[in-house]
Amino acid sequence: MAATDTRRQIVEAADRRFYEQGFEATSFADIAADVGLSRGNFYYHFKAKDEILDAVIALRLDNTKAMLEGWEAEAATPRERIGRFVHILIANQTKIMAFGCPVGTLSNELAKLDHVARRDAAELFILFRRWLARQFAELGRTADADELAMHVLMHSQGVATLAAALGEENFVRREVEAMDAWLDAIAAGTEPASSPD
Amino acid sequence: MAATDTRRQIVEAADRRFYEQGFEATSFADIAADVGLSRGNFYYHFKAKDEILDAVIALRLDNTKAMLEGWEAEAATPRERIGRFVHILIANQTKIMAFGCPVGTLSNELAKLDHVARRDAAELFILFRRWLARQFAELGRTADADELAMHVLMHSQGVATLAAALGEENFVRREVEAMDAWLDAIAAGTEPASSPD
DNA sequence: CTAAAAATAGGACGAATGACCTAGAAGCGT
DNA sequence: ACGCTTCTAGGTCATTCGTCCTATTTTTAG
Repeated sequence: MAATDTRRQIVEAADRRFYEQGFEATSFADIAADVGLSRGNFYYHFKAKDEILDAVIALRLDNTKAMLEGWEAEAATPRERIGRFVHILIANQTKIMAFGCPVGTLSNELAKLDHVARRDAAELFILFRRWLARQFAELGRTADADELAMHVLMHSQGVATLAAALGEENFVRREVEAMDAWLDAIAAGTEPASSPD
Repeated sequence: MAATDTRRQIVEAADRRFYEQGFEATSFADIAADVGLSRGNFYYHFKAKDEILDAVIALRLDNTKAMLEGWEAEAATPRERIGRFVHILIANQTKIMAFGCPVGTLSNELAKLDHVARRDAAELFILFRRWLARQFAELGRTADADELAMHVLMHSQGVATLAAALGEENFVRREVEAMDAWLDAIAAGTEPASSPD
């Protein structure tokens, strides 16, 4: 098989495993078994486990960028685009209730491991943050666009964590609805201050 | 040394390690070194690693109950009590920015490990949830007390996750202030619906 | 077709880990 | 002082993991 293909399969399998099992709990044997490779062959493609982590983060960054660009192409208004982000919680509800948010949980794990890739993983948050801030700026909230972006991120992370811990579908749906209503108020300009609560 | 003392020291050391390193990344040797015990002696007090986890969760439940009861003794109004909860984010800001929320991160880790103690760890959330709901009920919000409690929990989890990922003190302070303002509106009865956003 | 390059398989290694065992030390009641 | 229980220390074992090495197969280029 072409090396690039194998490498891509490895990274995709690692991506899934890191999300569902965590980075440290995933071994080379796990990923090799998923791809159908021998464990020894692994070191032809990746010299160390940290390299796979870097590749997974890079893949997630690419996928996220593509997703955000897709939303900008599909959705006409900033309000609608931010809505797309919020509704990930509904679209991925099953996996989120099982494993939490891929971004937040990886960030948490790397923090505890004091891993060098901690900063790289945070870039995923920064990507969403900047994109969301741009949408809020387009809504006219240039002054507090970043604060609003952080608030939306915070909300999503909190919902994901509690959904994974307590597993209540109603809670997720209710909080997404509240977020939708809040976004409507922002878009209509009826939200007074920069404090969204 | 009395066995109960040693056991308590083990559980406290494990509690700290599980928070700062994670459950799986913490070994018997780590905890033994903290307490000053030989690794072999460990199995006199705990037969398996899962037993230590159970003991740590039990300890956290006890500590949490004591903390909540303390707030009820110290703070006169429900508004003030809920404020105490929200301000944990400020009081423990340094540790939260380094390791996240102990409750949320343990819950996330156990979810990925598919650990049997996952349900037990979620009891910590349920403890906070019921206590918060009781406070909101005392504020007159009996109809949506549980929803408001979940909202406060969600908010705290989201702030903790983002604080650990991005490490911005201003963000934590700002979100706590927003939460305080929202709580004031709830206490004053000027918050219209059950949707806090 | 052949030789070089790319890719794979499988084993070996040292280290770390959870788990277990046993001999001995320390504490304590009688 | 004695004997029993409690507690501790150190060693051992099997397993797993990340890492590395080498021989072999497959693919590709001339």
